[in-house]
Amino acid sequence: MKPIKKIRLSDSVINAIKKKVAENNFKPGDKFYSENELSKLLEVSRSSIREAIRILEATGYVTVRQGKGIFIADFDSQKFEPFVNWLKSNEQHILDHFEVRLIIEPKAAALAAEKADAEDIRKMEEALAQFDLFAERKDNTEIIKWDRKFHRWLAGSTKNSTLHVLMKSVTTSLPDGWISSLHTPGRIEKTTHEHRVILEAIKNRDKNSAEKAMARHLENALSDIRSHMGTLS
Amino acid sequence: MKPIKKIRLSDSVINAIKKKVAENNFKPGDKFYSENELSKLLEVSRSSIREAIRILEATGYVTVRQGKGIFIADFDSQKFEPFVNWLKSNEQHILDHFEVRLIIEPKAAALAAEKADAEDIRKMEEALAQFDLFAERKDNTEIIKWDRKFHRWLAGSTKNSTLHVLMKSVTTSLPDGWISSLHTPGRIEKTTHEHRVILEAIKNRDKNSAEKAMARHLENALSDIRSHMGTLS
DNA sequence: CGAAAACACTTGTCTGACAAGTAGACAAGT
DNA sequence: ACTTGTCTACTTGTCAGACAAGTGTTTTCG
Repeated sequence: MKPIKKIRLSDSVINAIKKKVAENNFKPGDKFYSENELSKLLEVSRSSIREAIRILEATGYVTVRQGKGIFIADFDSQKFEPFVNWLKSNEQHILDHFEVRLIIEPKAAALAAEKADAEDIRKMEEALAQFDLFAERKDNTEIIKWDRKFHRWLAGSTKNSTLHVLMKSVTTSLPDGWISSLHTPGRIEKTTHEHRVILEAIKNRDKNSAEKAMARHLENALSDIRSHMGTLS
Repeated sequence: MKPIKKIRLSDSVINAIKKKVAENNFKPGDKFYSENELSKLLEVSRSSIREAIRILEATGYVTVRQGKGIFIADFDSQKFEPFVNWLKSNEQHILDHFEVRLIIEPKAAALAAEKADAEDIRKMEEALAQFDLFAERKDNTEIIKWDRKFHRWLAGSTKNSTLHVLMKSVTTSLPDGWISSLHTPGRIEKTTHEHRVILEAIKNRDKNSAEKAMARHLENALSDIRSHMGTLS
């Protein structure tokens, strides 16, 4: 009959804001226009702007902090911040950390086997090559760096951004126990081989093998860490 | 030491309004206080009242019609209008989110079955009871809150602090008021039952059943969301 | 009696003002 | 050189008051 419906100004403002975000290429985490700027830009009062912002905030589109401004919401990395802080200040819970990785990473490897593209595989190959290079030179700092990159790129190739951010969080803090485990005889060589097996399974799109290879890799690392910790206590 | 968080007045107003609704036994469809009445009752300016109302409207708690007033939402309108838009614009994030939870939570449930003590089980029982209570009252915000608590306490009862903190981050990674699954028709009733199955498995120390029950729970939620999304494309 | 006008009440929008939190510049003091 | 405090400018948070625009009831008048 009559498709006319009265539109509230704040609703129009919402659409205008989303349009601005798309046009000007605002990304998650970016600072957005201030309320006064928006008021001038869209030629509506600050009240209506604020009501629109409240709605966008309630639906998780933006976050607002007094004195600072309006920010495009960052779905993942912002929310995992407390988790990262906790990891850093609780490195003694290394066994707990590993238990969590044992839950997540094998499944991540399976997903990677499903979805990794040529570029992902190229990056993982590079990480492995660098790892081997510095393994020969016994440069532990670089070794750890490229080990981390391998695990992160694997997570990235799942094409699941939440999982990627999560894995980045888990791998940011590599406790002493992890580092010292590299000193156990043969661990580096074993890691080289285990990584290779994982990547080959991914390249073959073999989900099951990838999952199992990753599980084995972590279990082996864990048991080396355990025995290494045992020698200290 | 830490919980110094600045509370916005409109957020307090939201709680006050919900309290009034419960105390004075407002039912769906009822006309609520007018903005001016609320302003006098709660002793805050009309601006703050309006911002609170916008949020309650966006989360489907009330509907507002110019010239007539504010009405407690009836649940048909509560489910569809605002929610589907949000679903559409965040589809990928939601799918990613559930994929991650499907990796973590079944294993967490299995661990919980192994290690939960009497106190853990008491807490989870309480969460289920509160969930049911607010399910009857159709208070989505409270329902979501207790759903979250159930999942968190389950994670806590694994006695793995890393896993616990991780689950806290994951369950907050969706904005307040939008745990998507619960807005799909019939999901709340199904959730009540599925939670019960999970908890019973944990009480029986049945790892396998707990793991499978949790996986089923998440899969059902996800598939309800999927079919709900399908209805609008 | 019946229709139009007046009125009361609602939400919608605008304006201007001040409080409160934040960040950067800059100068004073050690 | 470095900390410390102040000042300033900009941000969001809150308030008060006004008028516009829908809606429903009551009154008035033809």
